[in-house]
Amino acid sequence: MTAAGPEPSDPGRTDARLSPEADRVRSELVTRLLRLDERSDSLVSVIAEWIARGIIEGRLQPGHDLNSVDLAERFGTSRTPVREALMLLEKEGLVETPPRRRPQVSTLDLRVVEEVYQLRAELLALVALRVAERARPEQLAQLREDLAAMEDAAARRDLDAYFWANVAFHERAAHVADDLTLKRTLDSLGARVLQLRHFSLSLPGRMELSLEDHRRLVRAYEEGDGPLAAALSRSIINAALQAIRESGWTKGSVDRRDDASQPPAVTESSK
Amino acid sequence: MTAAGPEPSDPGRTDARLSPEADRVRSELVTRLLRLDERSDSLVSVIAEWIARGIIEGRLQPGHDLNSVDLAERFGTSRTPVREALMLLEKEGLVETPPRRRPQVSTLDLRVVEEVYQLRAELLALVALRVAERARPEQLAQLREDLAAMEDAAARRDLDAYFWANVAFHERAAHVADDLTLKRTLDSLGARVLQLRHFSLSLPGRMELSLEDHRRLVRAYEEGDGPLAAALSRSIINAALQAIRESGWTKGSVDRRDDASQPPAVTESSK
DNA sequence: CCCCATGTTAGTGTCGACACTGTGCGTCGG
DNA sequence: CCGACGCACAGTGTCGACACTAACATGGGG
Repeated sequence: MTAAGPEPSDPGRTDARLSPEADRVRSELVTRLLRLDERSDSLVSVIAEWIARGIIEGRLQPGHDLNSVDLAERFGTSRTPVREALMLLEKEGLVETPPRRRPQVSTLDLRVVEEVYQLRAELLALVALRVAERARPEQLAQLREDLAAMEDAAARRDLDAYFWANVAFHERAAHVADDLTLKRTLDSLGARVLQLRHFSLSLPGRMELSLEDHRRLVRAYEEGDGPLAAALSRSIINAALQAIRESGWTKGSVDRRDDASQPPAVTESSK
Repeated sequence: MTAAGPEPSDPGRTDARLSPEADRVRSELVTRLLRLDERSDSLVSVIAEWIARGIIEGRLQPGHDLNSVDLAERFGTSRTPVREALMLLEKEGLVETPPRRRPQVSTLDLRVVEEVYQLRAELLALVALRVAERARPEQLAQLREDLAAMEDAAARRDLDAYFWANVAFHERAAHVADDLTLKRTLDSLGARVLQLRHFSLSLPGRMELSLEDHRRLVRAYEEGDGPLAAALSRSIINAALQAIRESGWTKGSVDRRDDASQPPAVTESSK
């Protein structure tokens, strides 16, 4: 409540048992997903990324209060960069800011979830089509690598690792499709439901099915079978959506790990 | 240069010969396209909308300097709301803000234009599909009304009026499709190239062709022929894109009317 | 004459302050 | 005992100020 002062240097920022390397990779993924790299000012980026990860990883639940003064204190900055970060996240749909009220973590209702998933299905189909038709050999190799990471994580039954590997895989595919607009649109949609994507993978059997689908997808890429790849992509998304539907998902039932661990103070860092 | 004070009340804000009613309607369209209504604070909205319209209507050319202190002076506010407005527009792709440099009006290069148009073609096809399949009679009537406005404008050879009527038509269709996510995605993409959409309609013969296509599209809607409506939508966009390509469009060749007329001072208004 | 260093200036990013508004609580009247 | 009213607090939106940086102009050296 008082002035933050020098924060405890590295308070198990996310999962205690997470290699710094993996943590860094995930940060970068989030950063790219939110296009934070374009904006140079590190303050805003750091703050936005921290909040975004909090939301995605379930540390910050839908409806959670995000008042700028608290956050500013936490980060040891003024409210200005915090407000910018919140605006940014609002545009991405992660945060809602009612008129003169406190910003809060967006509440996903099933309806928009369905919309987002369906739209993502279409867009991913477009991506798949292009990847299958235009991917160069070394790009296919990269995709195989990403798939390998997924295999690896699945073998270890490491949900988090699998989840992020999956995100990276799609990120790669979108990149290979070589259409920045499409990629950004997809990233933006995807970011909104990242939390749910994580959740859906946690449902029993989903990880295995997902892995299988992605294996097949890569094969379709390698065979240059665009229509198949597109159909598979649609199916992957639809399966995830169906799983969510059947799980009786509501905004409350997402996995919660509610240590609201301390964010990194940016006072001296990031120079 | 000095404090703004009470600005000359209504300095031919856009086109001198434009009914206040039409002006208001266009403002509202822009506002909705940019989802400014969600954000209540009128300062930011007013500023963002003014800049956006400036860009769309060609008053502010790509590359045009948008430094916050000038704008703040113009609007008689501090820089804070201006900066917010600029951030907002940056997210919409209308403005670019290099790290520590001045923000400027985004430069469209042909590549992203192609990407945006192609993506829009796909999304509009989705919209068309749903409209054709699900539109209720009174919604069809509304679409017919919007089409009538286009007919009317075309008959008067009023490019601006036709352009905005067209925007309104698509807005309506997206609304009827009843998919908020899709609509927003489409709006966001559309906003980026509004300037170009205007330009492409100004090319010889384009307005007539566009009108014809839209007439046919509405008929497809009425006949409930989804696939046809989708195909027509794609065609409409592709034709526009093709026209732009053939016009040898480059960032310079957009129609310019470079009176940088005074924005409305918001000092006392908007209470 | 051109190129590089230096000083100047304009503009950004950030801060702390202030007024206004929404929220929750206590109080008062029924 | 319950509900309306009003008050105090919390938090937002906005402002003006400040340090720092990029761009530009100026002058000196090659």
